[in-house]
Amino acid sequence: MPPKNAPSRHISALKKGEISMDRDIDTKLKLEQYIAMRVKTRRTEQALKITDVARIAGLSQGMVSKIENAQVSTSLDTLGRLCDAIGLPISQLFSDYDRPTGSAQLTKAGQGMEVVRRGTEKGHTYQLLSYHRGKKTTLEPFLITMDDASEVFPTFSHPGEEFIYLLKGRILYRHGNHLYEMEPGDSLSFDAEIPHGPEQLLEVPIQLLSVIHYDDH
Amino acid sequence: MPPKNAPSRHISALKKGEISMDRDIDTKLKLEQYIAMRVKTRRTEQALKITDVARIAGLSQGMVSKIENAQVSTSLDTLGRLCDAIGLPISQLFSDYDRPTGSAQLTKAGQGMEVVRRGTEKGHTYQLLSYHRGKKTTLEPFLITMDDASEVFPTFSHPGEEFIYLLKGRILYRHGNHLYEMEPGDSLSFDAEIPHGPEQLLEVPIQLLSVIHYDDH
DNA sequence: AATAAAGTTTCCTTACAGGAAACTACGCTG
DNA sequence: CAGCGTAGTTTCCTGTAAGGAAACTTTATT
Repeated sequence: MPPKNAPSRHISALKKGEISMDRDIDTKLKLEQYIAMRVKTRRTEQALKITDVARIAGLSQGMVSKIENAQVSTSLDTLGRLCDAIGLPISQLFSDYDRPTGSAQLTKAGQGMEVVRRGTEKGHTYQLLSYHRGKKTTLEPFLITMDDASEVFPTFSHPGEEFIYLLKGRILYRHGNHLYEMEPGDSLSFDAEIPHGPEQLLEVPIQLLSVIHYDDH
Repeated sequence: MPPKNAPSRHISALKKGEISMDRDIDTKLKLEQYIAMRVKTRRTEQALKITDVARIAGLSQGMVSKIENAQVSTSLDTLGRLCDAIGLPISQLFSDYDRPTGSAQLTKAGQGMEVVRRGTEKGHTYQLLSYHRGKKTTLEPFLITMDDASEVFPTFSHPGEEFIYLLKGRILYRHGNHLYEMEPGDSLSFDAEIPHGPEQLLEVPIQLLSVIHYDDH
């Protein structure tokens, strides 16, 4: 915590754009520095002035300024009010504080993991486009390729929701007692518990993108 | 905040098991009550005594006790040290604080509902590919079209997971402090709370499919 | 240039976080 | 049962820093 009357080193660096958002996230900051950054960003995103926030939160504008510039540490009560005023849930405020960063998974074209989907035969390819090791995920994307127009499919049913997008070919897709004819660029969203699946391959080769969210509660 | 010398009402209720963990999370507690609960749970899970934690955190055992019993509100510095001592990351501590608890639809190519995404400008099109009337859904797919290579995007952050699939063009996509270069057929899956978004449009026109699962618990 | 708006800093007060130590409750042993 | 040790709670106290009011500085507008 710098001497009270001195401008914060951090602040002058921010003003000069020397420390980027990215680097701040990399390095574990003191809490008040982290809060300062997040609050200021959020406020400006919301096009709110310090005076607006101060009024809504029942704080002085001086205090809001000092918090945003990491000149003081705030009490929990004040922090709660401030976050309410700028529409930043506390859970979201701290969500990046001590998180490992940047762990997205990139899957290059054609390099998804080939999987076998139960109840299906040859004549198509199922590629899983995202498979996390460790962290539990409920979102599962597939790239499905189908070449054999004579192939017959069972219907599937599982908890959750599904979104499919047709990339290539033409297909007749079943959901419950409805049949949807799909062409490239068409998409379909549905409750995955109702029996669904390819009914007829109208024009091969077919490429279908399927994103399943398994309902885990 | 109860009178300092009175036992906290909340605490006596907890001792009698009248208020369950689940219900406490449902109702938005005051921050120090929420912290008390989480810290105490974590400490006992770790089979640590108050005296151990106090020593490790450099606090008095009285202070640890008072925090755990919501008799005081703690400063951010003290909170950080306490959490380090019990191995509870701040991001995890607050992750559940204020979280809200939520027919096939065919969309033909080019006929998704055009939406405006806040913080973004002209030069691109956002088409929502699924919009249920009535039943609440947590899976939200978009088809995003971007034509203006000079366009600049903010980063987005929201609870949940996201899957994106590049259909056309080339793009540099940011997730946290990582940048991913994507070409047609490439896909990316990630925790949507970490700031993310298009960093640079490398080759337009770009068509990007984005499926967001909003985390509703 | 003058004025208003927006944000920062200084000076000051006082509330309460945090510590030390007394107290209470519980478990174990002889 | 008494004594002792352990674990946690509460009381009493003090110093510091959060938070406010207002002066000051910076920025934007006319």
